[in-house]
Amino acid sequence: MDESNYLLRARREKLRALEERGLQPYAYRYERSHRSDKARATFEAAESADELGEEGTTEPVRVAGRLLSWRSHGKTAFAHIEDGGGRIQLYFRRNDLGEEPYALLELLDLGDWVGVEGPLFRTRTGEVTVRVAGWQLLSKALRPLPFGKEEVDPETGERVVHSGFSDPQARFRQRYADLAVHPEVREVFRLRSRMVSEIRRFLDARDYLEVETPVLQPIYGGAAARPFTTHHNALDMQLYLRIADELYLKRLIVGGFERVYEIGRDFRNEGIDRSHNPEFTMLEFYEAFADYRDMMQLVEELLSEVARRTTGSEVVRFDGEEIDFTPPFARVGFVEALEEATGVRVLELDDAELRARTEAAVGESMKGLPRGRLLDKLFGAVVEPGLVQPTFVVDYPVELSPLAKLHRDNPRLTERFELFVAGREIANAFSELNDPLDQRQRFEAQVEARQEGDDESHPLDEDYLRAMEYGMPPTGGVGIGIDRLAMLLADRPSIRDVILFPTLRPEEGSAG
RNA sequence: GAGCCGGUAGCUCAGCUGGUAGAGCAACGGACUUUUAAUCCGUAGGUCCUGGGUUCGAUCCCCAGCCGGCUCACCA
Repeated sequence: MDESNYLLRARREKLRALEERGLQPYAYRYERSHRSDKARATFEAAESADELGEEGTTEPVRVAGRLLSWRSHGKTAFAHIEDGGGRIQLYFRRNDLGEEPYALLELLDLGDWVGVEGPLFRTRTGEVTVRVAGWQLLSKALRPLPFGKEEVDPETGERVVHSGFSDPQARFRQRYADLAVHPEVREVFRLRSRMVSEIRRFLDARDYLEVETPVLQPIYGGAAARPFTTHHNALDMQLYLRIADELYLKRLIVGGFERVYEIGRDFRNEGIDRSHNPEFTMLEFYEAFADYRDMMQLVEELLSEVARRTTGSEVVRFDGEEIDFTPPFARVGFVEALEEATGVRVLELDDAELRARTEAAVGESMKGLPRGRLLDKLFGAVVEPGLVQPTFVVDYPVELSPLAKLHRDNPRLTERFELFVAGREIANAFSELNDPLDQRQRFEAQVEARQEGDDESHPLDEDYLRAMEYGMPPTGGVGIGIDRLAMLLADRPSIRDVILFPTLRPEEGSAG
């Protein structure tokens, strides 16, 4: 297969030829003087200061990068390399390089890493270019990258890519190749990284303490989801990969840290689609003495600031819509929104009526689901898709929120909000339940729901209850899905577009 | 999970209700001392996803399976 491939063979032969001529095809280092963008800026500065040499050149620079294109014209050749600063053109001349170094260029391939040295000049067509006086191979590529050909539309100035690397599965599986040939993909992940840095900066500036809590947990909790299970050999016990950070972070509030946050990986053993990956990144933050209204304000500030500092604007384009993160965000009651959408007093419906209405709205059987889950499904079907601009949905029914405090004005509701943007849930938050007796009852109700067939209900966590019994101050807590936020800010339609190595079936059988 | 679409050269794709495959780019050989989708001449490159079936003959038609994408539903 690969070993007999003529493309790979040709490159291995070149590798041998290089070695025979005494060239080291895998260098140890290269002393670079400029990144490509800095080199260009240096030339332009010298040019505008009228400090170019007689031939319109600068002092020699040393740049290095991956070979992207090659246009040979006999005794000259043009090429582009790409480095962390972008692309820069190289101009090779036999008269400049000498017979042997010029002849050796024929052993280069697209994808090779090279370092070059030479003065900068501007070509006839106006492009700042290195006039190569010497070059060095830094790493030989033995496998061709799936480069497309590019041209710049002279009318619009847009970059048009011809053919290229577009098979989604191959791009995710070989993300290294995807990144290597798609600068715009690299930019998505730079944006994601900036976003996370801005979140840390925002919370750190408000005296939040970043902490790390267990990923391997003897009892999972903090969300309604099925966990991954694993086994610890020495302890001979079953462990779960966490589905949420929540219960451990609140233990830290009990311990006296007033403001804590964690940005970490959660794992849920559920389906994969364009908004779900089995492992995903969650931000959770908890603040003592705050309630959910305080947290709503904090979330508004956080998101507007993070949007502005990572994209340059509080108004973000997503899927053709303009999403405006300028505070304050819209607020609607869970029950009010549901009643407005259905025209019924949903809390007055008995179980059978509620089930029938939900089944009609969702279009599938809701057999065995408890009231809370029915309300949630109904809400998902009739309200969520309409929530395009950032909207806080507040005050959820108590059945849905086993970790949230009862609403101070209505005991059937809890002090909880979820933030929806572009029809998706981005954040989930409560006035955290800090009454250990109430918490025990809520857990017991969940256990009952589990016995009735709800396999996503919360298990009872005695240690967490013990922590509550030591006393937890009033606390506001928020969870924000980092991947989904990255999708919004980067305007990417699939969670796989913002996860470097999304979960895939292993590469076997007919795949690849 | 359901529906729709797809799997052909390294990459992107053509391939006519059936006669054992083509293009562009990439590769290889050659020409070319300011090009930029460079250009020009030539060469090579294939488990047509897998397994059955129909047929004289299947990339093409039928069945089953595997894999992927999109839409819908759901867990963040």
